[in-house]
Amino acid sequence: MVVAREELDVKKLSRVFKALSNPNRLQIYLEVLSHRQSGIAAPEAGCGIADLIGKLSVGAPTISHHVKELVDAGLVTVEKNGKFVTCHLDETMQKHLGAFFN
Amino acid sequence: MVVAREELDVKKLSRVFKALSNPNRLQIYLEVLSHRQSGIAAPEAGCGIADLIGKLSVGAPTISHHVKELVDAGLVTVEKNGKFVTCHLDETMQKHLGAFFN
DNA sequence: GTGACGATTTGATAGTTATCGAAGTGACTG
DNA sequence: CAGTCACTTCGATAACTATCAAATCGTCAC
Repeated sequence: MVVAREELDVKKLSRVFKALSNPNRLQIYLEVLSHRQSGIAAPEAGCGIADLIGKLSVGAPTISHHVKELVDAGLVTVEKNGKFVTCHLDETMQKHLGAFFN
Repeated sequence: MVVAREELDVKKLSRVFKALSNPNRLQIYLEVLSHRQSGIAAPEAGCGIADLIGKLSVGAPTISHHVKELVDAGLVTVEKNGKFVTCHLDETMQKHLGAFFN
């Protein structure tokens, strides 16, 4: 019925793709994605900012900025725990995107 | 086996998403996509440039530029017929992207 | 050939983005 | 409370993008 294709309008959808259009941001998303893959409600589900800084040869301010953009686009969510921040996959968006290309 | 996720490297994939990150370009892709939906090997499969110019309130040079970017990203292909150009969906890429979000 | 037409290339410009260093915020630790 | 640690915000800058108008290129019809 091609329903998912209509669920996000062009404007929102292009914002999602823009969020994934930067290699560093895409890699953050991939990281979050892979952490999510390791089982439902795994003890170490989610991806810490520090992990990202280690992997993405850019500075902390840039990481922070990129994570914010992914959050604004609706691709990931963040959870604050004291000093630390953990990124989680937004599975609803993932499903919508999966449906979009099918 | 998470195979499709590895099939495109981060750099290529980010270029694909960059191509879809502009609302006008995304709409072109949607147009090509919808023309493809109307049956396998339909008589009027593919999407003419003139159609796009009619729908996307931007000038012809801009359309031309956007189509080129979609082609470079591997999302669509173009077929020239005399004066006219027709856009077709690259289904392999579509499948890869569908798998990526699943 | 000449003209008209569809599409592309070129050149320019306004607007956006990625990144950085420095400064700021908030939370835990002694 | 003073320091440190994790992260964010601010301000600046270089690079990139979207778009347009003008010029160009191919192709078709006469």
